[in-house]
Amino acid sequence: MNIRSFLSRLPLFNGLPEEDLKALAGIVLDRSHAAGESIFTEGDRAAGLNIVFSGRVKIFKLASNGKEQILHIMGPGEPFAEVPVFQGGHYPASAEAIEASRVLFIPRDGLTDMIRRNPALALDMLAVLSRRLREFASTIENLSLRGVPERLSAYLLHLSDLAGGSAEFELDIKKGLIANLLGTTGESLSRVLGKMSQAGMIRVGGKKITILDRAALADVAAARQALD
Amino acid sequence: MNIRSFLSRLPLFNGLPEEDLKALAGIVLDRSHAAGESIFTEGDRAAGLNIVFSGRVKIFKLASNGKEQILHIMGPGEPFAEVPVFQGGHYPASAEAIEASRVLFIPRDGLTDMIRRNPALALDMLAVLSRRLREFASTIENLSLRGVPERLSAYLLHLSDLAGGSAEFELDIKKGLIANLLGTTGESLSRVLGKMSQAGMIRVGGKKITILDRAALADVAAARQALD
DNA sequence: GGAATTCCTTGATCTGGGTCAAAAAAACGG
DNA sequence: CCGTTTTTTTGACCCAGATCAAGGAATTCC
Repeated sequence: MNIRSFLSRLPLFNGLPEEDLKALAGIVLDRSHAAGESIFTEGDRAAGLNIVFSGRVKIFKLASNGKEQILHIMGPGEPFAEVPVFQGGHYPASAEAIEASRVLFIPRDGLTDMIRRNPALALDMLAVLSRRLREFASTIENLSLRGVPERLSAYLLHLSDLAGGSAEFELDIKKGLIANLLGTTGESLSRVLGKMSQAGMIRVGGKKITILDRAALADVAAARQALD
Repeated sequence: MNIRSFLSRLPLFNGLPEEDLKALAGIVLDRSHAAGESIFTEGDRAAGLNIVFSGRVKIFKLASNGKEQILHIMGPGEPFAEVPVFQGGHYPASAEAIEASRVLFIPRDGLTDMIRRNPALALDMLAVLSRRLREFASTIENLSLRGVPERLSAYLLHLSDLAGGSAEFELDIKKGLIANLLGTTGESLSRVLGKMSQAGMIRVGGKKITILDRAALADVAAARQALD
């Protein structure tokens, strides 16, 4: 897949005229990152928009004591680091490749020019940021108002949805990362998974999860039912 | 102050041509809300953008057990509920007037038309959403990676900055609301304020706060120093 | 301006989930 | 494929901060 047709397939750039698409492909930088390699660090001066071409990237905040909170895990086709393009000029969080990845980089000026010329792109971009605000609002709600069992059941149900509603699916990332995404520790995650298995709601075999009692899991997610 | 000139003074609409400004003033609805009155509820269908004309409004998430997490407190001139204008069509959180308020409402279609016609407005709107994403990222960091004393000292330092760096200032809202904004309870807030006073970092007299040792407070905010 | 309501503080207690440590299980590299 | 490293699990313990309860202090509203 070449970059030009990859870009044209992105929802964000759908409806962009041929010439702009061509211009875009012309100014895009293509960068490769090994697993574990840092892409940028919170506070760095930012010069443009990033898009995952292949692989996976985590966006995270790091505390002084080393604990991390993952904000997003981005996969192929997903844009990230839009914020500094439109406001502030420096990254609000850090990014690291969690597997070997190729990341496209669109310099700021090229992108803003294009937005000025294409109102549809502006509205698409506004929709992207709005979706992200929705996700963040939900993350805040999770961290502040819900416990680890609630968050984990909701996450498992979400993964099942992504897998087309199948009761059986694979955890897409290591458990330690899931813990940091849900705002907890590996130890707690492990214990809660254990309790859910014991309660007969799920079966866990390595990365494979089977949902045995979806209704019970939904009850835990909605805090209608405790775990022990 | 009439609505037309109020709108023209907002950073968001700066640079909008006269005719658009006039059109805007023509389609705006002006709604009054008593203190404690709900403006909208999470999940409601949303039909446009809101802007605080006078008074103050809290945007919040409510848990099933009644606990609330405040996402923002908006004052005069601040737009809110942009998200459903651009994505999803329903409110991601609830809003309530915390004092008698007038709220302007701009119907969705009028606004998106105007954005289509004015690239500068599109970029301003993108900047507004980006700033909000930055704030949310910081809230997530606070909730997940920092303790209540850290969050509170940072908040007090922030209020002092807003007051022009003065060591003496008034809490802008009731302490219970501050607690819900910081993701804690009134009781904990009260105790932490007590410890800070005892440590000689601040003096508290009702709503009046005096910062006695800014450096120490900054150390607590940055988790370089514990409280007891 | 006094009664009623709401807000804040303080004390006692409880608990979810974090930390530390070590074993078990997987994944990886040569 | 075997040894090494990384990840996950399990156990024991601890602690920040929530909850419950009850006074005290402010506001609010006739």
